[in-house]
Amino acid sequence: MTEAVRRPGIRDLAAHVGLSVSTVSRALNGYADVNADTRRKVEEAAERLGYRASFAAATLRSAQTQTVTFMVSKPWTKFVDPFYLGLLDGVELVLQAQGYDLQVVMAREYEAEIDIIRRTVERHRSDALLFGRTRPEDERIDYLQARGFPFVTVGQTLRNDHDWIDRDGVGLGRQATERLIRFGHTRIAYLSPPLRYTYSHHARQGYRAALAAAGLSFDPTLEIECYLSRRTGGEALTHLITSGAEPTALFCGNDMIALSAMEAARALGLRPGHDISVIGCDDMPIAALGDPALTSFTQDLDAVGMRMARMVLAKLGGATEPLQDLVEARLIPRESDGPAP
Amino acid sequence: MTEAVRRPGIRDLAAHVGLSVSTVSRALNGYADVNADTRRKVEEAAERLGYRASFAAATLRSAQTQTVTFMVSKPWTKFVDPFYLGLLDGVELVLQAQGYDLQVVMAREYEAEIDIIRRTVERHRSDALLFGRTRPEDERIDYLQARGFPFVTVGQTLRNDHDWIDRDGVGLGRQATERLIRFGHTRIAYLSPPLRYTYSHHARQGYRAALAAAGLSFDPTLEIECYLSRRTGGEALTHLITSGAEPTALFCGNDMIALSAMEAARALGLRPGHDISVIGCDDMPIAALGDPALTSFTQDLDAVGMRMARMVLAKLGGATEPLQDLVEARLIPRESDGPAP
DNA sequence: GTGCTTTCCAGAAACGTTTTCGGTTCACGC
DNA sequence: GCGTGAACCGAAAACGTTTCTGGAAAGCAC
Repeated sequence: MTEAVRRPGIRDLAAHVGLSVSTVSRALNGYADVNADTRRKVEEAAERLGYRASFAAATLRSAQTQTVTFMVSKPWTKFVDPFYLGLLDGVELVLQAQGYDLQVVMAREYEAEIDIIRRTVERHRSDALLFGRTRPEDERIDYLQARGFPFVTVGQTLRNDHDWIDRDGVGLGRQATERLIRFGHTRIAYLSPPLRYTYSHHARQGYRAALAAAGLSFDPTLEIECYLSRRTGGEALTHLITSGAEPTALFCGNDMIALSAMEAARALGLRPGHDISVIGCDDMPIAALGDPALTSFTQDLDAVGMRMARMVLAKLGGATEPLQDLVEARLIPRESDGPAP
Repeated sequence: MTEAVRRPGIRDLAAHVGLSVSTVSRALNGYADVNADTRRKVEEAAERLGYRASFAAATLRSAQTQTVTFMVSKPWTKFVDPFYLGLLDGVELVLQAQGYDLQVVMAREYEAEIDIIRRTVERHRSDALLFGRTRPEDERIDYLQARGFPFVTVGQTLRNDHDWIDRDGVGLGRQATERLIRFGHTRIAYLSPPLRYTYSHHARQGYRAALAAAGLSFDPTLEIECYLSRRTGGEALTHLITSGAEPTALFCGNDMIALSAMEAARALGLRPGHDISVIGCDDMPIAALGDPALTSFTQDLDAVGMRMARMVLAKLGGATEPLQDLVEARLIPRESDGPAP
């Protein structure tokens, strides 16, 4: 471990090329009023000396961090769904192309999230914020709006007067339910993710709409809210069966619930895809591996991430109109659903 | 979207409590030479006004970011192993307890990693760096050592003259191989992760040592290096079978390889656990779910993360001796291995 | 030669903290 | 009353950039 090396400052660089500090700064930051030759000379010298502007000094003066923060929520279970990972990939790709850095912070729980947001905003550690897991009424969003701090969410809220990108949850719920109805199912259950999240409302809305459109009566005992554990879908299914609700098909608000339900079904002697149909939602990679493979919906996370990044850049570029983007989801038929018994 | 709010500065706060700026700063930063009452008054006022020191200004002056960066490598496949996630959890827990922030950056590939490192240390965006996927000769480490920048790795190198934490890969390889030998296997293959990573060398070393200790001849055709894809272990097994190497047991350098090999085995008409024994390495959650469940090794990521964080804090606190920590791994017997046919 | 742009660059003032250095006050012992 | 030391606090100098303002030089038309 050698001694720490003193990093060259902009003054060293200026002295080295025989120009003033201000000219060097303007050359490096792409200002127009600097001769092309001069700029080249400065850039070469910077490269040679290994000069890089101090982050702290630059942001202190310019009030810009050139950094966007993505706050990821901790996944429900150890069976990590790569949701955020895919997203981050897309986000990073377009941000870095525009010279922005992506920073990720992890939040252990919801209270931590609001804290993290306060910290980043109030200490001005980045120029904009990205996050998901939106709720119908979301204090994170209230706070950010009150401060006028730029952000984009994956997912909507009730007010929806901010920038977001989201899948068409209603359409998705409708498609899934319609498919099950076409298969001849009449007792279709909706295993809902926690209702504190907006997306579970949307899926439910689509589910109910499809039932109504088909003239099927709505049975509230067939709707169950599942919580955050690996067994959650299985518990819900067990409850449905033992309480005599007799579902023949399950539309699950996410794949974790669906996988867990299939596991429980097998334990109860029901063969998923034959005795009971199951449809998932977000195409987790292990969903395709299951036995039977889970019918679910496409999710092009990379693309969503890229669009998200473009939205936030537009916002940072001064766009004022609300940016909102609803992305389509296509069903992927696999073997976990089929004709009613 | 309302107008951006002007954040109160330390001057506002000082004026508000009728003290000088310097006293306020010292009160907030826990210096000793400030009256307890004064400190309390300042802290209350800060709370009331919502004052938070500007990150840029503070780090510019103090040359300390109070931030540690964890650089995560992108996982091999979409079948995300929660390796980094578990780690991060532990790291964050102890860092925040000491008032440090954890920042995460993702690297798409190895070249990006060295770039990221350069950027963070040259722009001084954080006080220390954490990362994994070490190689026997690792230029990231060379660079950091040359700059005298604090860092801790998960995994070792050939020189090993830096701070690291790692599992006992040699012991792990030996245990796995010994177990297979006890089961009566004599043709035991080692499906190795890419040899550019140090840990695959260690596992191999343990594997070879166990063979030698048992007096089994070493057959180089039974060692295969696998690359980064989901099918990799399967391809290796297929190659072994078709080339007539006739292994009856596989020790796999990581679980992804093991799972893939089991999949391929089934496709070849071999029942894992009966016709062929398979042992994995890092206990990915889906390993326990497979059919049969994979025999693997424990991995207490939380604990490792916490220890890692403590190491880096010690380093930032001025520790000079090299900190190195080898953690034991315990075998978890499941159904994917058994007596030789 | 004069006036007027345009092009390029330099000087100096920020940015909001932390930290150094020194000064004031007070208590206390003599 | 005076010196001494401890306990607090204030003034001002950093920290390394960016950006504002202005000014010299060059080019051009008259």
